[in-house]
Amino acid sequence: MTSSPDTEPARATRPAGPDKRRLILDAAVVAFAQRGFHACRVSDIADEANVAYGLVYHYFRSKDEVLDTLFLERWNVLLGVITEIDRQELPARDKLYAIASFIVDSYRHDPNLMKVIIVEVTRAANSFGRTHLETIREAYALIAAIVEKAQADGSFRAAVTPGFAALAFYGAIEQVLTGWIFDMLPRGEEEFDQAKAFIVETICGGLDADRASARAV
Amino acid sequence: MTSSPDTEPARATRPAGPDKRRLILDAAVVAFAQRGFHACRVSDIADEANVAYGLVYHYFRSKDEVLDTLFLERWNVLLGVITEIDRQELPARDKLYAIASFIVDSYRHDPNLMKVIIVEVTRAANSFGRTHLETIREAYALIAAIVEKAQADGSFRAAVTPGFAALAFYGAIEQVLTGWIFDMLPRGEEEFDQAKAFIVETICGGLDADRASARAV
DNA sequence: TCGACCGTTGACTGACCAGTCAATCCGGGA
DNA sequence: TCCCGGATTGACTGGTCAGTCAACGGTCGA
Repeated sequence: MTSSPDTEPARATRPAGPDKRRLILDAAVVAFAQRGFHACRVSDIADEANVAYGLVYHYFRSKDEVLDTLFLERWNVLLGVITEIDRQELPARDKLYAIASFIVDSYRHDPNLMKVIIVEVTRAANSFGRTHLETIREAYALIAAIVEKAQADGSFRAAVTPGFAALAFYGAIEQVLTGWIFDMLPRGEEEFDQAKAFIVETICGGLDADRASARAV
Repeated sequence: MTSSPDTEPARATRPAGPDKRRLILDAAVVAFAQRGFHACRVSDIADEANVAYGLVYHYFRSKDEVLDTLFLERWNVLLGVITEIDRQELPARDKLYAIASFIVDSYRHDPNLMKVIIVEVTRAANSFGRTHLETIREAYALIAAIVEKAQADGSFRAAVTPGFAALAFYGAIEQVLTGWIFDMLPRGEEEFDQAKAFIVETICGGLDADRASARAV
């Protein structure tokens, strides 16, 4: 299905090991997104990757480890990006916009991967996300820190706890992605950009100390 | 566990059929909340209810139907409540507060049930919620209608689509409940009431046309 | 008192699937 | 050219459970 051609014409030196691993991970994204983690059999992943069943177990200890890998790979990128954004000298509102932007663009770039991460990990803290709760929480903490600093310097008002604001902000983003994932919301370039603005506008409209700026969108 | 007394002392005529059904449903809430729907075996439900395995299948066609029943029972109450709230003559902000209040109080009253509904249905649109997508969507639509009317009469500004606002509002509530469910947020009477206020404050602060009122909390 | 009916029981079965493993393949070094 | 080791294969196994079903029992009407 992932009709990406086996891009290995000039790669004769290395035994293509890492490529196969990647191939399996990418196939897993498709398979998990299509049928859901639980309903997806390991053989579905192997089939999708055009690879023998057993090879999945050559590269991963278990089906769980495949999902773990996918999640951690991407979530660590997210944590890095948020940290990087926070390091810059920007109004808090712009920082939040940058974060929303990154997440929305992640979905734009690879909807299947984001679907898997949100549906199977982030929103499944019961079964699977439990293992990753602390990692997920880190993202909230980083966002909360941004809000806290903004409250300290007066650019955000203090009506709401930073932790709570972070939750609401991230929650809004995730809810919108969920809307796209399950076709409850129209998708498209325009909608993606609009969503970024709406998310920040909704949340910061309630957070900004300078209420006038909230109107300026 | 759900120590609700079997409130049927004078019911000698009927062979106590409905009671067993209820008993099983209540036990399922506990079992699903404890182990998650997938990991929970039908025998866990039966054990929790102190009832034979087969009896579950006397009252329900399948394990799925048990979850279906739990979800629909509760969600229909929610839809009724929202409709009722909307019928009243109230500022939109108060309507939203009433909705947030009802949902938070639902969690306060029966955390396990809300955990199951959110974790296993609402946020699991992939596996299970798919069947109920339309039902879930109805709630968003009702909320969106409230926002739309408020925008029309000028009490909410029109910077954000009603559908989007509904999504953000509901998303914020769910994220907070999720925080409680997975011990990422402190729980308690005080926190529950604070959360209601914070949710409405965060969202309406960004929606209210009258910005001054947003400060008055 | 008797029998019919329905609620109740729990052992059993059939299907499914994650994970194992012995066999095969293949590239590169000697 | 031959051999070694890691990559690759896919048939097989063991365990798990959802759902079935034949039997049991207690209540009520006749």
